Amino acid sequence: MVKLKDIADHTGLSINTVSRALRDSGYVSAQARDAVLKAAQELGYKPNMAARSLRNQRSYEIAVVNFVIHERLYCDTLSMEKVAGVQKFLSATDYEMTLHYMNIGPKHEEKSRRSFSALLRRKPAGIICVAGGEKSTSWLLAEASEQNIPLIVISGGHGMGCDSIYIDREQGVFDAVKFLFDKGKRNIVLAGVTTCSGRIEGYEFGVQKYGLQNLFFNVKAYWHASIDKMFYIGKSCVKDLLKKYPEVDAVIAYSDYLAAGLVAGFQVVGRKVPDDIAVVGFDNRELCLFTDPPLTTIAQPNAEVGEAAASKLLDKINNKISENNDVKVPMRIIVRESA
Amino acid sequence: MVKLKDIADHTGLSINTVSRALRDSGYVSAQARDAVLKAAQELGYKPNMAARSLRNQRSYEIAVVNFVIHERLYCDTLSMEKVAGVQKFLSATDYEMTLHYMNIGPKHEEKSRRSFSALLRRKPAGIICVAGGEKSTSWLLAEASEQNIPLIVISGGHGMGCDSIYIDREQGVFDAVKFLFDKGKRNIVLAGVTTCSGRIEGYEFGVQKYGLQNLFFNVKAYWHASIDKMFYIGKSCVKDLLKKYPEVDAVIAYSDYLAAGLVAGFQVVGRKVPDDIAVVGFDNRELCLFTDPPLTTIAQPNAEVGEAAASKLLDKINNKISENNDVKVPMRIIVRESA
DNA sequence: CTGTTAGCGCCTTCAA
DNA sequence: TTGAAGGCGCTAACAG
Repeated sequence: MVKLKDIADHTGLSINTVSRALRDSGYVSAQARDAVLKAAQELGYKPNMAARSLRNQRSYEIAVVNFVIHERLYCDTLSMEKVAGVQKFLSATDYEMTLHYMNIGPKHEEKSRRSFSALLRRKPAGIICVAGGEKSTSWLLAEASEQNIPLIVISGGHGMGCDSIYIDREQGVFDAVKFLFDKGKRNIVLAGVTTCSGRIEGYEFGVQKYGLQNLFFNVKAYWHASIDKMFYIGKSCVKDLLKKYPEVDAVIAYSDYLAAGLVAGFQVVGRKVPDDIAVVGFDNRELCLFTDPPLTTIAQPNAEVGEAAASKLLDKINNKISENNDVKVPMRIIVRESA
Repeated sequence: MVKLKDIADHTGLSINTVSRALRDSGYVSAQARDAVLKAAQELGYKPNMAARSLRNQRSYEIAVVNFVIHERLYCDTLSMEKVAGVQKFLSATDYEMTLHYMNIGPKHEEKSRRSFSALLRRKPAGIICVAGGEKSTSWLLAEASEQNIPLIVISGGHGMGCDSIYIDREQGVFDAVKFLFDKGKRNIVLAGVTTCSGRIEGYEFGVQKYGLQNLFFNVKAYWHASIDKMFYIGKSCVKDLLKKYPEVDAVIAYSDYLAAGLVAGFQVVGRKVPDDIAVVGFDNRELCLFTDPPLTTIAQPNAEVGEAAASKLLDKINNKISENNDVKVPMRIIVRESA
C-alpha cells in the first residue's frame, strides 16, 4: 500500500511536506507541490482513512438513517432512491456511506434510542435522516447536536429546527391544480386525509387562485393504512365521493394507491378517466404504470434530493455553512393518461 | 471517549491486560477478566475502530455492492430487502455496512472497474454482491480474490466459482406446479423466456413428476424489458397462448409483471381467474396486491437471504470456513386469490 | 518554506 | 499471568 513515506522517498522530500502538499494546506513551494502530486498520481496513492480518522479524531463516515414508520417501509422506493442519491454524491468524495434502519413510534422508542446511541458512538462525520419528519424523533436531533454531529433531515415539511431538505408538496399539489385547470377542469376534488401535510395547503392555494370551489373529500383512512387497504378504500369510496360532489371532473389523491383505487372505482360506475373525471396521484409509485389508464402523478425528485442532502451535509461538516436552514425541492407532474 | 487506558486506570491493570481480557485472547486470570469486563460495562467502553483498523491493517467495513443491471433496478425492492437483511445482521456486530452501486453490461464496464478498484483500495473486510450472478462480472471476483478479500455473491444460480447464497428458483417453480396440481389443475403452462434460469428446470421437473404435458409458452420478451412493457406483453399474448394451448387451466409466469398482464388479458377474453385459469406470478412484487384478483406468487425470502449472506461472510472473514460453497435458499408460495 | 517530533488507540511482540 | 515497548499512517505543533 502506497503511503506518504513512499512519496517522500520518491521525491526526496519529508513526509510532512508531502502531507501538506496533498492536503493543499499551504507552506509548500510550487515546485515541491508539483513533484508530490505527480508522484502521488504515479504511485497511485490513496490516504489511509483509518490512520486519518485516528489522528483527526473524526471519522469519514456519513450515516444515513432510514426511518421506518411502518413495517412495509423498510425498503420503500422513495427512501431508497434518496439513499442512492446520497451514495452517488459521496462516491466522488473521501466519505463513505453507511446505512441504518430505525423504527419509529412509541413502541419502538427504547430500541431506537439504543441503536441511535450505538450509531453516535461510532462518531460519524455526519448524519442524514431520511423520512424523519416526525415530531417523535426530536430527541434524536437533540442528541446529535449535543455531540456536535452535523445532521440533515430529508423531510416532508420545513421548520424542523435543523437543517433540512424538504419536498415542496404544497407546490406539487398547486401545480396539479393548475395543470387540471389548464385542461379545462373546474371541479377539482382533493381526496385525502385531514393530516396529509402540504397537500391541503397547496390545493387550497390553487383553488383560491383559480377561483374554484374548495372540494375536499375525506377518505377517512389511517395515514399508515396498508397499501392494499388504501387501494380498496379508493375503489369503494367512489360512490360517496360522487354523491358528495356530483359535479366533480377531476380528483387529486393524496397517494398513488388511493388514486389507483379511484381509477378502478370510476371504471366500475362507468365514469371515463380522464374524459369524465381526471385523476392525479401522488409519489409516482410503480403502480402508476399498471392502472388503466396509467396514472398521471406528482413525483418527488428522490435522487436529486439525496444528492442535495449529501452536498449540504458536507458543506456543514466543513463549516462552509453555519446557521440552520431549509432547502425546498420542487415536485413535478409526470403526465401519463389519467389526466 | 472511554479507551483501554481508562479501564486500565480504573482496574489497576495494564492496558495490555485489559485488551487481552476484552478480546478473550487468553492469558488473563479469571479475576482480572471479571474486573475488566465489569469496568468496561460501567464505563461504556466501545473500541475505537479507526485505531483497531490501523493497527490490524484491516477494516471493519462490509461493502455491499448492488449490481444494477437496468436503470430501473437502482432501488429494486428485491435487492434492497436483501441489503436490509445484511444490515440487520451486521448491526449486532462490530462491522459496518457500506452500500455501493455498480452498473453492469459492456458499456459500463470501464466505469465499473474504476469504481470497484476504488472500493478495493479501501480494503473492506468483505464484500457482498447482490444480484451479481452475471458472467460479465467474473473479473470482479478475480480481483477480490487476488487481494484476498472475502466475497459472497447473492445470486440466482449456483456454481459461481465462489461462495454464494442462491435462491432456489427451480424448487420454487416446482412447488408451484405441485400447488396447482393439488388444486386439480392438469394443463399447466409456463410462460416465460427461454433464458429464465431455474424456472424452466423446476417446471420440467414438476410436470415430469406429476405426469403432465410440458406446455412451455415463449413470450418473446427481452429479459430486461421495461416492466410496463412486460405487463403489456402479458396482456396481449393471451390470445396466442389460448390458441397454442386451448386446454390450459393454469399459468406460471416468469415474473409478476407478466402475470399481472395475463390476469388482465384473461379478463378481457372472459376467462375467470382462478376458476378457469389459475395464474401464479414470480417475485412477490407490490403489484400482486393490486391485480384483480390479487396475485398468488412465488417469493424470495429476501431479508433472510441477506442475513445468511452476512453471517456466512463473517464466518469466512474469521476463517471459520474455507472452501467455497453454495448455500441454497428455498422460495415459497404466497397464496392470494389468483390460484 | 521545510523537517523533526510526538501521539491519536490499539494490538503484537518480547521480557519479566 | 502480566507489563513495557514499539509502531500501524497520518497530521499538528514547533523548530529551523
